[in-house]
Amino acid sequence: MNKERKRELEAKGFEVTTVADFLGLSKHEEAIIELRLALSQELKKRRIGARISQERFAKRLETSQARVAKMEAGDKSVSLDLLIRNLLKIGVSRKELAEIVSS
Amino acid sequence: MNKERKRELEAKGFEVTTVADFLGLSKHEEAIIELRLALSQELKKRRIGARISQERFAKRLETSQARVAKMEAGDKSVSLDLLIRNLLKIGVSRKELAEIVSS
DNA sequence: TTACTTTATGTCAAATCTGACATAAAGTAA
DNA sequence: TTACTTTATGTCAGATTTGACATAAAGTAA
Repeated sequence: MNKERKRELEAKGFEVTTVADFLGLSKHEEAIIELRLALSQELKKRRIGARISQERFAKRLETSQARVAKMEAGDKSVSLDLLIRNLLKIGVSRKELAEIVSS
Repeated sequence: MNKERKRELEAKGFEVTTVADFLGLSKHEEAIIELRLALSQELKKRRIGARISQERFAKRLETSQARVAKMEAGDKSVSLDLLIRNLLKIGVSRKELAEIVSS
């Protein structure tokens, strides 16, 4: 959001803030959430790239369709661990993983 | 180990293999272990660099000295999550984190 | 519309993780 | 040696994560 728009909204009585600020997240908590998002999006990107359903992807990862959906959604019940493990499982290299992490 | 040494040992009846092979780890399981090791070593490096004890470091990370010791040792009870969260907590950037991941 | 496929969401038991504690082990200095 | 500091290890209760299931919701094609 640009500064002008921010001024406009504030003039109308809206308090303009970031999601992180709104939720009262610290910088590093924010970084974790962003990281999880980046990883989950990559996982989805890879599945879509392979043109397979969550069901088939789940088989490949030895888990359930529901869990795949949650991973791709960056659900709270999904750890960085799970995302990283599964990315490595489908053949993402550490170098590629690093790319995602720094994204 | 060089090929000559490997031949020597095999000639003596030793089966030469890697730790990962010995334990029957798949490539991606191996990658996870290496990744955990890289992250834990970085955490230790940072603490040592700051010249503080595990006790003080634990305070900073809001955990116990025992947990710090386990993190630095890459103990099985420590997840990638915990390592990553704590690295971010002490101020490691995503870019720096990526460096560690690709190491 | 129906029938079918795919994806999302809620729940839960079992597995895993984590902080905390005790205590052992190792290191340091006198 | 003793006294002290630091680090390592074992245990465990409480918290979190995960695979699995059911089912809802959304998308697709006829």
